[in-house]
Amino acid sequence: MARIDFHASSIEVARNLIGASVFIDGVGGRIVETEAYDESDPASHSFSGVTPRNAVMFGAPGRAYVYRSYGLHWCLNFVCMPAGHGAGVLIRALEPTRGIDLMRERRGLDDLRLLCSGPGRLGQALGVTHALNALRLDRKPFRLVPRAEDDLGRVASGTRIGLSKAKDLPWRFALAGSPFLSKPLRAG
DNA sequence: TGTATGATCGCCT
DNA sequence: GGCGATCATACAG
Repeated sequence: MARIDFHASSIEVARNLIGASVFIDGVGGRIVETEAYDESDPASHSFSGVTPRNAVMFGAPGRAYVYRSYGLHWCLNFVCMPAGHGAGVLIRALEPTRGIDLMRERRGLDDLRLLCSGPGRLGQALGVTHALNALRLDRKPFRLVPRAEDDLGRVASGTRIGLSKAKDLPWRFALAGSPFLSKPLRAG
């Protein structure tokens, strides 16, 4: 995979992103956990149509969708599919590789495993804010690096986290055995 | 190791 | 008015 193609279903993109790396202003690491969402999915922000918050999900693929979770955390998503389908991938956890000192400072703790192991934590560590919403992922401040092919066999799937609807869809993807996951993978 | 709770805001009923 | 694509902290056992 020479580069990441966002003109695909959120499920394909979510799987392809495991093992890839994402950096914001040079700070970030290897993606070890993602979740797929789309317009047909009752758990998705896009399920009930366009609102000011989710409008970016219905626009061009390959852009960032940033939303505020529970009024306090910034969460990072990548928009995918042909434009207008309301599909996206939530980036849930990273293995930190670059800018670790800055991540520790932003998070106020040292433990490498807790820096980016969850969507809210990751957002804080990478300095994600609403200012990044709708920005292209192939331009500054973003940098994406596709995974090496030999990581393919380590991608596992399971059920998503923190949902009350569509709980049983196996749309969570993770690097099997990684110590940087937000929670252990549950079969699905 | 597990369960409860507060923080705090956009969107829905 | 209530409920989240969450997290840190405070407890109980």
